[in-house]
Amino acid sequence: MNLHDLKSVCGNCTIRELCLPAGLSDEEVHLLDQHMDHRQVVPKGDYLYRVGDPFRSLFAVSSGFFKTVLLHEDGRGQITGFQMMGELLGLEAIHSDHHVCDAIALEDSAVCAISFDQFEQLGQIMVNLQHRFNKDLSREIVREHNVMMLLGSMRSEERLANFLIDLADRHAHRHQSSVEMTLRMTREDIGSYLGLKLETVSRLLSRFHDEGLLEVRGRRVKILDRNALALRRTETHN
Amino acid sequence: MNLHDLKSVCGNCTIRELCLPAGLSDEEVHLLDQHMDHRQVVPKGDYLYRVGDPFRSLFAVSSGFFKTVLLHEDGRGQITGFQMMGELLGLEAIHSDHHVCDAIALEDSAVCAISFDQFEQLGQIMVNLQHRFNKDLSREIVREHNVMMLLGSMRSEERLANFLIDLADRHAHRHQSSVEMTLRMTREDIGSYLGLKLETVSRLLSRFHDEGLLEVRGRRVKILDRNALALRRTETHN
DNA sequence: CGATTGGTTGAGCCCATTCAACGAATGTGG
DNA sequence: CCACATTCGTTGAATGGGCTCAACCAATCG
Repeated sequence: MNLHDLKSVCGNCTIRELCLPAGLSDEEVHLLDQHMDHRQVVPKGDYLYRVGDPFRSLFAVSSGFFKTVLLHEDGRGQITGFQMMGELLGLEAIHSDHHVCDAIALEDSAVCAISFDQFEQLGQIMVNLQHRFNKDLSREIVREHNVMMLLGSMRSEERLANFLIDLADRHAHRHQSSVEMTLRMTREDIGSYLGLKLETVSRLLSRFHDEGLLEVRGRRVKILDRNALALRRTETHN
Repeated sequence: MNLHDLKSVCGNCTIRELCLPAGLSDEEVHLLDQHMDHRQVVPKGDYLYRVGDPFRSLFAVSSGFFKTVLLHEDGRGQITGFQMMGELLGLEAIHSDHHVCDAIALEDSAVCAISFDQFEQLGQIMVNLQHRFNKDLSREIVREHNVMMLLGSMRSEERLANFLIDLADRHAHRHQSSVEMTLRMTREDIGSYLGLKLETVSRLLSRFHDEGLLEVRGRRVKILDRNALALRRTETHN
C-alpha cells in the first residue's frame, strides 16, 4: 500500500484522540474528513517545508518525528521544537502567509495535510473545531513560554533533565514506553534546542549515566531513576 | 471622566488600527463593539490577572505598559513578554481555561476586556474576525520563536541590541519617537526577559553609552547611532 | 529623617564554551 | 571485500563571558 498522496481519513485513524479531531463527535470528524487534504510521506532528512515557502496547509504528524529550525541571517540556527505524532506543524506561518522556519523529518515520517483555507471555512460552521484549534494555538504559546523559562533561567543540568522528562511524558501519552526511548535527534540538535553546545549535552548525559539516573548507549536512553531525574529539573534538589 | 468600568467602544478608538479590529469594516467593528465587555483601569504595580485565575476575558492594552511573568516553583521567575497599547493579553490562558502567568502593569494603564465566550461566538459569524485572531495567535508564536533564538544562541550584547531595536520599532509603529524612549521596566526586568542578570544589563548599557551608541540616563534612553546598534544584533559586526 | 528601591561599578569565580584528539558506526566507490 | 571519508559521539584541558558578592550612590517615600 502506497501512502503517497492518499486521502487522509481521521475517522478510523488510530491516533485520532491525540490529534486535531480530539473531542469531536463522529459526525464532526466525518465532516472534517471531507475537507482533509492528502496524506504525505516525508523520508528521513527531507524538508516538509522551508523558510519562505507560501503557507497553504497545516500538517498533522501522522507518524515519525520532526524538528523545526529557525535560521538566523549569520548562519546560526535555533531548533524551536520537536514534533511527534498527533502534533501540528505550520502554525507559525498563519501570521505572514509564509513559513518562517524549516521543518525537517528526523526519521521516515508521514503527515496529513489540511488546507488552511478550507479549515477556516470549516471552523465557521463547526464551533467545536474552532474552539479546539484556538486551544491548540494557545497550548503552543504555553509550551514556548516554558522553553523561554528553561532557556532564560535554568542551568544546563536542569535544562537537560526537563527535556528528558518532557520527552518521556510525551512518549507515555502516546502509549509508548516512557522508560526506554530512542532519541531521534543528534546531540547537536538537543543542544540547539536547549541553548547548549553538543559537548555539554554529551557530558551531561555521561554525568547522569555515571550517577545512575540514566543508562545511555548512543541514542538509546533508559531512565533508571525517574524521581531523581525529576528533582534535577530545579535548583533546590538537595 | 471616569474610565473605570466604562463600556469599550472600538469604533472611535484612536488605536483601532493597532488593535484587534485592525482591517475590519465599520459594520464589523460596530458588531464587535456590541460584544465588547468593560474598560478597566490598572494602576501601576497592580496585577491584571494572576497564575491560576479562571480565564474569562482577553484583554487589549488600551494605554500603558505590562509585563507577563512566568513563575517557577522554586521562586525563580521569567518575564515572557512586555505588552504595549494595541497588544493582547491572556492568549496563554485559552488552552487550560486558567491563566498560567501573571500580568502586571508597569505604569498606570487601561485595558479593554473581551469576554472570550462571546468573542468565539462572534468569530462564528464574522470570518474576518476569526481570521485576524488566528493571525494574532500565530504572530505571538512567531514572536516567541524569535525570543527562543535570542535566548538560545545569542551573546549578551546581541540580546540587548535586539531588545532595544525591537522596542524602538514598536514605538515607531505607534507613532512615538523611536529615538528617545523611557524604559518602563527595571534593569532586573530587562535581565529576566533576556536571560541575563541585572548587573550585566547595567554594564551593557554603560558600554553602549561609552561607545556612543546610546545616551543613557536612568530609564531615559536615546539611540544615537541606530545603524551601529543594529549591527550589534549579530555576531559578525566587523 | 532613616528605610527602601533601583542603578552602577569592581573583583574574583565558575559554568559552559572552545579547541582538540580520538573512537565507533555507517556509507561509498574501486 | 577493503580503503577511505563522513558523521556522530565522547572526553580532556584551557579559556572566558556572564555570574556572584559586595560596596556605593541617587531618588523616592512614609
